[in-house]
Amino acid sequence: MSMINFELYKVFYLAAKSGSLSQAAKSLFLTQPSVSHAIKQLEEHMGVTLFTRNARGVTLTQEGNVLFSYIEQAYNFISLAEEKMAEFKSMDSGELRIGGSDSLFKHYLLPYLETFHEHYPGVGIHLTHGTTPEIISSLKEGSIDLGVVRLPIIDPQLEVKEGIQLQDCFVAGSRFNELRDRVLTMEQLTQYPIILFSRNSRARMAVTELFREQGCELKPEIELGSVDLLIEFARKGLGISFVTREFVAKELEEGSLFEVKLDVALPPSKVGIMTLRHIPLSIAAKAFIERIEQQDIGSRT
Amino acid sequence: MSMINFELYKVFYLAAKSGSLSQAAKSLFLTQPSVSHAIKQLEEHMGVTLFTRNARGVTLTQEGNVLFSYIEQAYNFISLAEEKMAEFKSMDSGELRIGGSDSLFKHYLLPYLETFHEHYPGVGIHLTHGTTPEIISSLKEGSIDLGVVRLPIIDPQLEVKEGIQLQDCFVAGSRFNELRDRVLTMEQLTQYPIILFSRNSRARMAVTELFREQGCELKPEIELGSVDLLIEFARKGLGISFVTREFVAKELEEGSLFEVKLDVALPPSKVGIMTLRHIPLSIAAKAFIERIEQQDIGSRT
DNA sequence: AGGGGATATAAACGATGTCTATGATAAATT
DNA sequence: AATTTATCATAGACATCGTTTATATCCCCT
Repeated sequence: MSMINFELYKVFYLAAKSGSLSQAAKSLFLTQPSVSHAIKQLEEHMGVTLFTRNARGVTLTQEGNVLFSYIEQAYNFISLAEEKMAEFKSMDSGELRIGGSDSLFKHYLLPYLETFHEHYPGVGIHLTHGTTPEIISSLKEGSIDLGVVRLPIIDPQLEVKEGIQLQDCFVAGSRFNELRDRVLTMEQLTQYPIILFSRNSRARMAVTELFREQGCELKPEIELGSVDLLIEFARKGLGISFVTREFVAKELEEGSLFEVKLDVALPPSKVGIMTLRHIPLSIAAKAFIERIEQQDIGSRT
Repeated sequence: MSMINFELYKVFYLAAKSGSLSQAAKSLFLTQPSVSHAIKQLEEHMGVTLFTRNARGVTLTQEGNVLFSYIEQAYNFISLAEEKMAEFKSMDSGELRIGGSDSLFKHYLLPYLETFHEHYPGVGIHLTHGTTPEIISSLKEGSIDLGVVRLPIIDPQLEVKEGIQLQDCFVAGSRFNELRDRVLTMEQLTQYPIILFSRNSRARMAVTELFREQGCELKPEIELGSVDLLIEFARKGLGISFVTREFVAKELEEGSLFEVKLDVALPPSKVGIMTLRHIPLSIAAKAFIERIEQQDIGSRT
């Protein structure tokens, strides 16, 4: 009933392949009697003579030949499997599936992805963009390995690692130059045309809530679906955009945008890398997260 | 360098298939810790986590899934191999390849072949006819499992089992009724038209030699290539045929042929079943020979 | 004939895999 | 929320099974 010890097939395969029990023994780092014994076990279990023994080695019998034709296939698959696994281990192969927002991909993850891909060109990178809840469900159903979102996240099933800290702020272009050196109250800010990210963004919800706590209503004149557009519209003078300061570092430096300061500090938020708690990560995902952590720690000093 | 113990793949396959280490343990007649340990070995050897462990069993990881896709194939081939071998053992499958002369096939082997085929319809029967030397080389090159010929055979590489004894004789039809109750000398016989089997037949060579020893030349008027024709020609009165008595038993009994008696006894000869010495027989061949031996022993009393 | 190379056999040994017992954790049940 | 009942993990003792060493046997080749 129970199947034969698979290990015997390995011995059989090598013996048949080399036509010699002694030879097979060498390949297997065993002694010849051990191989002889293994073959005998196979033969006894099957009730079939597999080899013709003669003075210069062994030859497959009719039945042995048939067995070999099957075992050869099996052996090849196992060899392939082991190669593939070795590839995974050395990351010459594999997949890295990340969920996040487009802006985080572009402004936060991109450099990591570039160097990762450079080091491990064999690993395929799959990016899925979506809202935080969408990303969380992707994680839970196993279609992505990790999610990159803005904190805080409170979900007991998730393991969250903190990344760099980001600071949101309001920015404007030259049309609002009058505001360059002023410090506004919330109340005053709401007098200006505001450009916000689309309604379901967490950052937007947070800032709206913050204003409401102070009795202000932050009502956008324009709603956009991409951070790039928020920047572009602000530069063109269409309003004051609410963006992440780190994502507009270039524009702030070159002066095409300036920060509209408020008399209250907007709370900073951190980037979080989410994975499923107690679910092992793929080799590639593990390596990727490690790289991010080391970099971020370095940049945090 | 060295490959992983194949046995671990069996454990892995069943664990993945059932999604439970405990379940796999039951299938393998092992305990759960044993399976747990086996999987751990695989994982450590490969440097890859294969399963996600949770409270209701195990699930394959990304990498585990890839491994499984290979191992599944291998497992299936091994299963097929074991089935096939079981078929060989039970002779639901296999081949029986016999070399011999057409006359022995028809008059000697046919009943055995019939009952064998009846018992083991799954075993394919291949008959190859040829001269004794041809059959011997077929045997030595492995294209047949056994040869059925007239003895004696002297070849140290061959294992020869004796079958039933056959007696050659001269037979004639009604046209030679004058000879029915006479006993001829060799000299006298040669006065009649003789019909012999073709030149390269061993039986013919033997009888020609026998006559020559007595100073007679046995010169055929007709040469034929088939025993059936020898019988037919004799019945039609075209001459006196040299045939095996057992092969014309029916004709002798019904009187359409009668034996032409000589004053010297023609030496009997035995049927021999040849196999290669020290070369294992296929299951089917072994079984077939056994059947013949038992039958022949019975009929020898 | 005899040497060399192959496999077979036997018995002692030892590594490896297996088991028992126990612990930890999470889901299902109450 | 507490309890029960699955699951898998771990540790250490044990025993099996495979391995080795030593020797025999056989066949081929010179």
